Amino acid sequence: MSKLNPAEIEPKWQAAWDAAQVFKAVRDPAKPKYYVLEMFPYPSGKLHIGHVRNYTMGDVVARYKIATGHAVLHPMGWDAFGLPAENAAIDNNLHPGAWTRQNIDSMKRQFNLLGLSLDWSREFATCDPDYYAQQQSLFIDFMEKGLIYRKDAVVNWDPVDMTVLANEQVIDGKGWRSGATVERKELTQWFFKISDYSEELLSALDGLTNWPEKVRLMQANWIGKSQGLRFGFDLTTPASDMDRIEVFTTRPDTLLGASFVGISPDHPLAKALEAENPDIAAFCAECRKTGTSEEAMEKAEKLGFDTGLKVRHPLDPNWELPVWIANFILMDYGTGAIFACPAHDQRDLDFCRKYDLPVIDTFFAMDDPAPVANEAFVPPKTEKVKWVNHFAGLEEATGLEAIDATVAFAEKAGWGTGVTQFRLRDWGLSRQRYWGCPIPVVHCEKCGVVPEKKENLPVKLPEDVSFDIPGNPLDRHPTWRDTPCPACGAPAKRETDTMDTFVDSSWYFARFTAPDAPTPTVAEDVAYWMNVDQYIGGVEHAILHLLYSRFFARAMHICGHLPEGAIEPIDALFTQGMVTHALFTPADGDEKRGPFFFPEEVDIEAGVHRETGQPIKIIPPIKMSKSKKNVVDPEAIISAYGADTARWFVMSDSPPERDVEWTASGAEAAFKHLGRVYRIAAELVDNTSSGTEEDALALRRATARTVQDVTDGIDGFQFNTSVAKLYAFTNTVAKSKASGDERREAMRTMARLMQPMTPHLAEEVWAMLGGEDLVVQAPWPKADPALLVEDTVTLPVQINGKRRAEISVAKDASKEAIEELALGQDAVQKALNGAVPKKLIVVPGRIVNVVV
RNA sequence: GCGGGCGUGAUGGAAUGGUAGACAUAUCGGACUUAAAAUCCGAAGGGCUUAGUCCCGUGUGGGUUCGAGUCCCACCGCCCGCACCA
Repeated sequence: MSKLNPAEIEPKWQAAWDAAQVFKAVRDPAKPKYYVLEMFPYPSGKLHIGHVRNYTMGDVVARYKIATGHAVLHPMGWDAFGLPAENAAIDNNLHPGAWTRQNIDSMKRQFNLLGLSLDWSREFATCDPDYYAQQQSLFIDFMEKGLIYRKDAVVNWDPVDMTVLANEQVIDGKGWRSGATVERKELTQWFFKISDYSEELLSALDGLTNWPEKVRLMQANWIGKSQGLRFGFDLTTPASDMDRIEVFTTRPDTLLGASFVGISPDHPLAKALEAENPDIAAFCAECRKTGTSEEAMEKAEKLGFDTGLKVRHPLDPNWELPVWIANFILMDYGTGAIFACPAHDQRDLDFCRKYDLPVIDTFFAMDDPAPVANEAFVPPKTEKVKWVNHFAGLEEATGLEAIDATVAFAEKAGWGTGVTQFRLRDWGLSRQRYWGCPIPVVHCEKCGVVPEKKENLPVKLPEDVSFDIPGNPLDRHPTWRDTPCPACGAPAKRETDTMDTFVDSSWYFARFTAPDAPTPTVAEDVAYWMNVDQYIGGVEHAILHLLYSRFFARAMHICGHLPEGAIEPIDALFTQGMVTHALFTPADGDEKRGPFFFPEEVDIEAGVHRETGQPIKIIPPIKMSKSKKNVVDPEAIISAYGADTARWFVMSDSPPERDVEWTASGAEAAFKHLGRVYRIAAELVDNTSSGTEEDALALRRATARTVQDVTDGIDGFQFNTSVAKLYAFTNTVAKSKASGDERREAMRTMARLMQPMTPHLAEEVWAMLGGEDLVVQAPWPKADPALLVEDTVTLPVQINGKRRAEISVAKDASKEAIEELALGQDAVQKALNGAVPKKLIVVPGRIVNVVV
């Protein structure tokens, strides 16, 4: 008896698919199209199990859609620009491009081992000049339409390395290489005007019914629409040419509880005061030592500084409030200035207690107003509360009513305006780095900022750069910056900032529809292939990547690169969970800084490093990441068990949307199961046994049930349940006494059902049992509805919700018959113990509940 | 800190508001074997002076319902995102 030998069959069937060109995407007007896309990988160099999970999911969908008669587009590419390539360049003295290319080659080789249904003819990397040329062309189009502008913005600045740091490179406020305290620095940078689309991006979320609810919610909260009041506090004495401070508040109804006016350290007034007052300058400098991330700002200790300035309360000219600079006020949101109401906002209260600022007692409450101690009363928005004192004349109202009334009052009185405020900020795309798409503009002394001419694209990255000095090599390249001004021809300088890598990934899905075109897209191709019918990727991209892509599609539509119907480019989204793994460091290692060991370097049982014997610390599982070395090498699993085992394993057990911790034990089991399927098929090849009609019918029923359940599982993205049903079906076939013909038929159906998950084994079984052509080209099986209906059903009988018996009834039994049968059960009578049922609930086909 | 999610046997998990624990892993027992591996068959949530279609059981505490793992409220724990990681 031959044994399943993946090393032999997997390359054989991969070659057969290649020869038949089954995965080449071809526009076919006669077929419905289906575009399935997994988020393309960053070429880190090695495939990890998370990739295997992600791409197998997409492959299952793609193969299923091929089987159900669709023209399928299932492409693959590389998100190839980014920081790690530059880090590798610094660490290994290797050019980022060479490092990236090398990684792509090795990852592509690993991809090919998996037997994925990819159309490699459409492959590109975002660092290909052909790709970024089109991206530069889009940039110029966007500029022309006013979708891009420049303004000053802050970056993390490492004062020792004299370089800009990503948030990721700032650890506990220090630069990751230098260890120097990071400062904030202002630079002039490029921005996409995504905030112009806040309302549109928010309201269109309602139409994305095939997106996970949680992603839509997260995006809605990220966009953060809020209604509020904008108004000014007049300064009692003008300071630095300013005579009032504009504030925005979502709770204007708490204005009578105002305690102070706060401004951001980056507020123009604060900056003006800095120049005059060294103490303020010192305070603002201290605030700027906090990282730029919102998390760092929010978690930082709340600090304030009294400017000594006073403002008048808009409702009472005799009421003066102090003006403070506070580190928790963001210049990017609203006007960069607030008023604080300690009685009704916890953060304001904490701040007032800390700096001994006045706290006005509560003026609205659920019941009776209680004096404010150290807990603020946050008035609910939708519940009615009593108003002890309210200037808009309300006695009792919900928060929302109160806000509306207050805004109306302020507008009528003329001292404020109701405004809609969004949290969403414009997308800063400038990066002071080499390994990214060059921003195609030129700075000319005479003409200013001028876009490069399209015929001069791409603006190519120079190859001759070095990374021995920190900073952007483009800045110090001897010749690359020098270029004639595209407008006047005078000598000018190129922009040296490159684009955020999110730009690269914001339109690649559209490029896959015509990857070689001399324009960003081609009308017929986007018309046929767009939108992406199913997009699959990690939930960590739920906000930024997906929001930017939605913006980009709108911008591309405005510039004529996408049709109206593609402004929401992703029809259905599935966010898969991450694959996690324990982290290994030396006993004195740090879970953030490492150093880290690869799983294969350590002996978990003994708790030591294999080579050095040094004791290790095991840190609970987190997302797999190359930098933390908590990765598992899929290639080792493939060479031990084959790709089908790896694929089967990642599809089984865990629901796709949930995180899964990698454990080695499952692979062995998956391999055993596939061997069993193969063995069952092999034993049936020449089986001429006969069987009873009853056994045949039972097997046919089980087959139909399995077809239905596996199909439902794939349709509903519950691959783990499809796998479970296939396990159960294997047990059924193994035990079946039906004839050889019947069992062969069942196994051919098994092959078709397993094909999306374990395509190589499926082909082998299909061929062995006389299936025609390739199973990948075979139509998806259909369940005979007649075989799905059971003649009799088993109903549990409950008494007061507790199961006491079960009855077997015909599927179309009447309610009366069911009631009678249920009450007639000994167990039921015994449990009733003479009590008379008050009520009988019969749910046909489901349950009987006797209420006493 | 803010936003979002998750929580079920030893383990991964299953379960349109309707028999909780399907299917698998690990474990234990049996068959085959000189033996082992492989394979096949079977047991198994916890508890018990009553072994019963008995009691308890889906993070904790409440609630809605004839009926709650599922819906609602509060809490606890873990995970993700927070705009320059991709």
